[in-house]
Amino acid sequence: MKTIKVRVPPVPVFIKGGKGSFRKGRKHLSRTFEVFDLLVVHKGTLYMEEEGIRYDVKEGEYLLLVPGVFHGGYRACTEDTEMYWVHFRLPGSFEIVPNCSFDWSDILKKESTYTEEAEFDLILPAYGKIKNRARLETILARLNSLNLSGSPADQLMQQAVFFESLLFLQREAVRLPTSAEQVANDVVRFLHSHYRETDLTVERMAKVLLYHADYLSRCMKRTTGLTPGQYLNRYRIERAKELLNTTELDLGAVAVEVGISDRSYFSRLFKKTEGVTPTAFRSLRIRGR
DNA sequence: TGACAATACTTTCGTCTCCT
DNA sequence: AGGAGACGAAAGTATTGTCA
Repeated sequence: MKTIKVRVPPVPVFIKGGKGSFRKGRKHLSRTFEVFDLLVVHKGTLYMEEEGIRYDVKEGEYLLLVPGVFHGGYRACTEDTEMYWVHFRLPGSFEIVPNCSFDWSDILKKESTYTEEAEFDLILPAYGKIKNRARLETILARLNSLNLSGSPADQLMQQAVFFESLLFLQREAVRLPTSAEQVANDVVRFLHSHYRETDLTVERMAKVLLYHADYLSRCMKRTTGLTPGQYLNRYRIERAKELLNTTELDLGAVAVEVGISDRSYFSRLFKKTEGVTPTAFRSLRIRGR
């Protein structure tokens, strides 16, 4: 199963949508579309095929068809079938990735500044069962009802309602992190951007993140299995390995570069983590060339 | 989510040995 | 000789367990 991943903004653009039906014995036409086609089955089953993969899209399920790929019904409906359909396009490029577990820390790609917008990944599994079906159908019914109005304001509103439907699908697909996971994500982000600082302490991190230091450690341990200190050490050693591999910096400089001021301690920590000393690690690289 | 005490772990420092 | 690593002791800091 695949997932469509697209960087936003710019946001996807609604083209046309509505509610359609196939009588028993009819099937979806076969074609190659140049836009995305979202099908949400309200009643019955749609027997669809895309790139040789068959999907029996049942009541309360959806299928997202990708542009440039041949799709169509592989079999006639066995009962009267109703569905919502939405055609849209993406202003930028998109990626197709295998289905795996995403959480909200995967979504935010760049924090906003005072002059630049934040960037996000919109993650949409191509096929799935809708958990809160009533909510999605309410959104799609509204999208459909706006077709009846000819006013430009309502047509513009359709863009917002359409985007809400995509966000809904994303929200269903992406697991909500527990509060501990959210805190642990903050800690990881903080450690990644401050690991070079030799005076980095959990206390200082706690002051910045506005949580009690005990709580930060607990959340990290529960989520990653490592305390902030253990995580930091592993991250520092990983960065040190990169430096040993790609630069000619002496060990003291590498240690300082990853936030460890004591060369001796750095060597011991490296040996403990990697099983070899930094010098041996570097010589392995040289011999490997 | 915070506070606290006990415990565990990390870091620093000084010194020594080994290797090139 | 100088760089790199090992080791022990002490100090500092983080974690854990428990309670609220």
